[in-house]
Amino acid sequence: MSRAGRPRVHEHLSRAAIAEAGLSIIDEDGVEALTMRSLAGRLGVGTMTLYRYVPDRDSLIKDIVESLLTEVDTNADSQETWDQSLRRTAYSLRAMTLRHPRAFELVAAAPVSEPPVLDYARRVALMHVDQSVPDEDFVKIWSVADAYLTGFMIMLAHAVMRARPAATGEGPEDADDLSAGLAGAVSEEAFGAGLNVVIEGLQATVMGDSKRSPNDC
Amino acid sequence: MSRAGRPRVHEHLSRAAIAEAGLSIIDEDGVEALTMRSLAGRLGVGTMTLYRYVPDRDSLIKDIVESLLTEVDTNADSQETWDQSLRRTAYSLRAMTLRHPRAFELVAAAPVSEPPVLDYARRVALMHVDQSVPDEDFVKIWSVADAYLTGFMIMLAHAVMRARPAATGEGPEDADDLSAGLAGAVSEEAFGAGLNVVIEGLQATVMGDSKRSPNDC
DNA sequence: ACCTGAACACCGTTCAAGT
DNA sequence: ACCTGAACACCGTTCAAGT
Repeated sequence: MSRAGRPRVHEHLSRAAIAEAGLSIIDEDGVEALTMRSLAGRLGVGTMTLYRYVPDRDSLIKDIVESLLTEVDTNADSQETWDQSLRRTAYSLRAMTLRHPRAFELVAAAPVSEPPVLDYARRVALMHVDQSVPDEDFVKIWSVADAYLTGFMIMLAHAVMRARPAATGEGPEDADDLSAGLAGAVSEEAFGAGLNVVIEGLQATVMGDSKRSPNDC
Repeated sequence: MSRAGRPRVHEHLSRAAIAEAGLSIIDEDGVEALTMRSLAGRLGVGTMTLYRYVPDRDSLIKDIVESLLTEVDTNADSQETWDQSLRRTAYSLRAMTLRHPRAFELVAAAPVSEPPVLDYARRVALMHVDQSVPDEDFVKIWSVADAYLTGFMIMLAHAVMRARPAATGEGPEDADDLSAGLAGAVSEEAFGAGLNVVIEGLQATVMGDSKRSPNDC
């Protein structure tokens, strides 16, 4: 309204809007299809216009990873036990991966000790402050759980991409006993079972069986 | 000797030799430094000469992943219990990751149900045929263990690259309590502890405690 | 002042020209 | 026949020119 003349800024543009458009390109056609040119084309602006909002492609990727990780439920709930909170986050991470299978490789590749992923770890840590989990135990729990979850999501993402290829084809190739077995290894049941393995292992090894009632065993 | 004229073939060249040279470029300067041009330069041949041995860059990458996975000890030993064999493979995988931290991302990104990684899974499966592990239990064991190991190695690889940056700098940036804690989460002890968590969880959940002696508990 | 096209230094790969 | 340089269609990004 108040702004006069031709050089009107792109008011609909922002770092967040650019990251969102970038993510949708990845969701549709994969990470390799996200170029500064394709992104600018989708937003209807010149390529160089993007550089007024984002320093370079790497930091755009960082924005997208951050956006993906904020989709994961890490709300604290002191009513829950630590393993219940962990399960909730794990299932939410799985839902995010199912929503963005082609983008998950970016999350897996992001350095774990830098802002986007580190902030996520911090949020997870905050879930456990009111659950009588000592800080050093949390590190043990999370490092094992995070490793398992990251590895699982990589496999899940691949399986989903095989099942429903992108516009630009990536189709499946072979299938035998073991590969079929490993494909089933990313089902929801298998995920729940794997999560149980990790949590039971953590309870036995790290948490000293504090959850067991006296008459167990 | 017997070959006459100028157009002598590059007898030192082969798919394997090209993959080896490619891996050494990655080890030194990272995956992004491996280009068909840089690789040809290192081998002292024209760029296009590589295409007489390798169809394209993607299959070169596949060759490198295959080479990395054959470095991992998957020799069968029917004297061992299943968890001992699993530990041996796990530690060997860790050693490979320490040797090639900059290359591990390729292993993590390789599709689990296609030749290089699938063959590796097959070799691991063969380790357990004489260890009275039912086939369906093996799939449960390996899918959890593989997910954990892949996730752990990604973190380890990142930690090593932070500690000793490439020729082309990648240096560390910040460090506080949690990030320091997570850094310690990739130590050899932490790896052993994490592996114990997974194996104990598997014994309790999948293997039905068959390893426990009667007077336990 | 704000925006962006042309240009630069790279890629992987095709194809035709070298010997 | 065997090898490979020039060229093409892309990248991300710099910089100077548009309005």
